[in-house]
Amino acid sequence: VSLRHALLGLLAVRPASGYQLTQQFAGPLGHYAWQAGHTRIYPELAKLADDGLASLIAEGARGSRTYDITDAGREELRRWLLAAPERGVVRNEMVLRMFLLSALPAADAGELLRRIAAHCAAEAAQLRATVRTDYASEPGPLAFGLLAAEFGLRQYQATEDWAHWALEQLEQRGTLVGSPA
Amino acid sequence: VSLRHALLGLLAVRPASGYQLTQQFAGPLGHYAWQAGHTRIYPELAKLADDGLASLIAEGARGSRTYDITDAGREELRRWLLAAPERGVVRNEMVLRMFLLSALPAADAGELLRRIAAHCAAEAAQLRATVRTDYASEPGPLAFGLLAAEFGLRQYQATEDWAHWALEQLEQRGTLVGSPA
DNA sequence: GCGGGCATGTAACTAGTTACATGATTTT
DNA sequence: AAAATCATGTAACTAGTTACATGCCCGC
Repeated sequence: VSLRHALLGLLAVRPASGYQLTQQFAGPLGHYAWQAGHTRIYPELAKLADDGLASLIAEGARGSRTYDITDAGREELRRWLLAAPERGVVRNEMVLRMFLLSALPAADAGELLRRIAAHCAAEAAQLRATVRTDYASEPGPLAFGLLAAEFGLRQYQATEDWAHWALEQLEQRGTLVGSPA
Repeated sequence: VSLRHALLGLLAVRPASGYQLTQQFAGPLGHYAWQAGHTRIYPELAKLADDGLASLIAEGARGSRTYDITDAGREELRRWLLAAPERGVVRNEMVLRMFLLSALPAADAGELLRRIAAHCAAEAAQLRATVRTDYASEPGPLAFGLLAAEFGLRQYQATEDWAHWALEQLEQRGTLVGSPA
């Protein structure tokens, strides 16, 4: 139940309403780590409050309901974060596409690899710009967004490098797939 | 509907039974790209056959049922793979943990980063060994597993580097999170 | 006063997990 | 003959998506 812990983590940084949390998932968090829409977030917040891990601390304009994490919630979050790093859920459509490359004829595979490389390069360039701007504007403690941006940057760079490597292999061998391992 | 396409991709490489496909998901495929258990795979195979994208080509010992991809299935797979690289589903529990680092006190965050770095280093080392062995034993066309292993290797390396970078930041600043972006 | 973004929700559906169930072959 | 592994499935549940629905507040 990862959404639960994602919400606890966000509330641990600062209290927020369901709407604000939904916006966070639209950023790098949902981009690299975990996606969620508001229709899951609202019921889960209610459940969190019900279980005593979060509590409703204010109701504001337009019916907004602001929640904060409780001590029990902080404990649960810490327990989850520091638990043994067993493999959790992994689901990534882009990566799946890469794995299925070998099912395509060589020409198509090459085309797809070139697109992947270009896409990653573009994303990395954008993140680099973001990092430069944010870093310059905030010389103090490292913001959540920077930690995430730096991670995304390195991830995209590695993927782009891999795509180029795979293209080289493809050119040298004329085919990508042999007998599976 | 990514599981559908994952199955089509695997069948495109070679015909297989539900059991064999399940085993593939237990390997690097399920590790980095997309997880699936047999209880989802069997019904999805039936649906694929129902929709004319795969077909039952043999029934063997112990009631095993071998499927192959059809021409319509190959077309659908190609269409999906070469479609615009919009952002698909992303869900990764390990990455989520990293993003929530900032919700922990500095000492705990450091501990977690050190664990992440160690974990990634160990995984990368194991993959390096696999790549060396497989590569040596198969000098011909590049196997599916090698493509995947190389990807995992680079991904782990990038994550380990990031964790070390984050640790440095933590040591220099004494805290990880400031005001979120 | 009205258009757009804020803010929360419900209902119906699809996807995925966990637990349970069963039987066939191969290995020891 | 027993144990391990092969091989497929069903049922009940949990998680997540899509479509729908509603009302409030702020700026123009």
